[in-house]
Amino acid sequence: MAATRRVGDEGSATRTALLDAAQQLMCDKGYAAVTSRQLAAVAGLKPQLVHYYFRTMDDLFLALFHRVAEDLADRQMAVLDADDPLEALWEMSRTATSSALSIEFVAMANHRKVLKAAIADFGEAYRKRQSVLLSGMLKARGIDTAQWPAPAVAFIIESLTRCMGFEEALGMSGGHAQTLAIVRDLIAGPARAARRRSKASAPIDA
Amino acid sequence: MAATRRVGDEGSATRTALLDAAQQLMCDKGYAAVTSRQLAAVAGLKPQLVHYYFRTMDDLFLALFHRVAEDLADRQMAVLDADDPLEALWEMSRTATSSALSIEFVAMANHRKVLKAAIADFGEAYRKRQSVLLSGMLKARGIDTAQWPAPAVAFIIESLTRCMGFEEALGMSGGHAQTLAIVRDLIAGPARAARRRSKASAPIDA
DNA sequence: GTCTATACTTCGATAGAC
DNA sequence: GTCTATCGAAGTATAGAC
Repeated sequence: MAATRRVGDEGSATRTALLDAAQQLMCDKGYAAVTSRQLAAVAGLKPQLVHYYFRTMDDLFLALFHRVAEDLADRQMAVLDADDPLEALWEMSRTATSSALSIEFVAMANHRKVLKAAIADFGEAYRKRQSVLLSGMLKARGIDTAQWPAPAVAFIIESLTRCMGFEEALGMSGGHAQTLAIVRDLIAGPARAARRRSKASAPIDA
Repeated sequence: MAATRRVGDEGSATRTALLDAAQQLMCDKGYAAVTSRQLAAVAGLKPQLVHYYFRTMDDLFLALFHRVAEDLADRQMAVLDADDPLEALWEMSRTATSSALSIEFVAMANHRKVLKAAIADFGEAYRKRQSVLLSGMLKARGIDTAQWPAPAVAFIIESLTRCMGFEEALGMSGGHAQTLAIVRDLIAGPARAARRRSKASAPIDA
C-alpha cells in the first residue's frame, strides 16, 4: 500500500541531486527523457532511489516544478530593486518564461494532471503579482492604464517572451528583431522613442 | 532492412483513418498518447498496420504535421477573401495557432528531430507570408509600418494567440479579456477605437 | 492489406536483504 | 539509505501466413 511506503527527507543531498539531474535532463532532452532509469544514470545512482525519494514520477515532477517556481517568484520580486524596474521586468521575463525548462513544463501539462493544476495555479498567481508590479511601473511612466491595463501588459509581455523563447529553440527568428526594437522603444519611454525614429507619423492608436 | 519494407498507398482510406485517429488522440490526450497501440485501438485496427502505412512513428507524425500545415496555409490565404482581412487574419490565428494540435506539435519538436526541422521550416514560411499579407493590411489602415513593421506585427499576433490558447487549455484567463479588448480596438481602427474610450489621454507611444 | 505471432526494449513500481 | 532482484505493462518494430 502506498501509505506504508517510506519517503526520503526533503533536505537530503541525494534528493537534491536527483532534482538537479531531472532539471538537466529536462532542459537537454525534453521531459520525455526524464525516466527513473535515465535520471539515475545522470545522477550516478540506482533507479530505485527515485522511487524512494519520490514515490511516483508525478511527485518528482511536482517537486521540481515547485523548486523552479519558487526561484522564479523570487526573481520576480527582485525586479523592484533594479534602477529601471520596467526594463528589469522585461529582461527577467526573457530569461525566465522563455527558458527550455518552462517550455517543457507547459508541454507536459497536457499529460500529467497534477502538473496541469500546479502550473495553472502558479501561472495565475504569477500573473497577478506581475500585474501589481506593472501597474505601478506604467503609472510612473505616465502611461494610461485605462488604455493599457496592467493585466493585459503582463499577458503581452509573457506571450512575447515565451514565444520568442520557443522559436529561438526551434531556430526561427522572423520578426524577432523588429519586435525587440518596438519593445525597446516602449520601455525607453515616449521621449526617447520619438528621437529614435526619424519620421514618427501616424502612431497606431492615435 | 528498411528499404525492402512495404509502405501503404498515400490515398488509402485506412491511412487517412490512422491520421484522423492520431490527430484526435493528440488533441485529447497529448502527443505522448499517440502510440501504435492506442492509435490502432482508436481506429479499430491492429497496431501493426501503423507500421505498414508509416514505417516509423516519426514518419506518422511528419505526415500528420504536413496535413495540418497544408490546411493552415490554405486558411491563411483565405483571409484575403474576407470583408475585413485584418480581422479575419486575427480570428484565423486565434483558431489555428492556438489549437491544441498546434501546441502539441511545438511541444513535441524538442524530442523528435525530424519534426523540429519541419516545424521550423513551415513556421518561417508561414511568418513570411503573414508579413506580406499584413504589410498590405497595415498600409490600408494608415498605420506607420516603420513604427510597426509587418514581421513584428505577425510575430506579435502569433505570440498572443498561441499563448492565449495555451493558457486557456490550462484553465488560465488573467489578462486575456483586457488584451482582447486592446486588440479589438486596434483592429477596429483609430477612429472607432477613440470613440470606445471615454478619456483617451496619453497614448503609450505619443 | 490485414492478420497472428513474436522479439526486443524500456518503463514505473515494489519487496526485501543489507 | 542504498542495494539486488523482479514484476507486469506498454512501447517500437519485424516476419510471415492468409
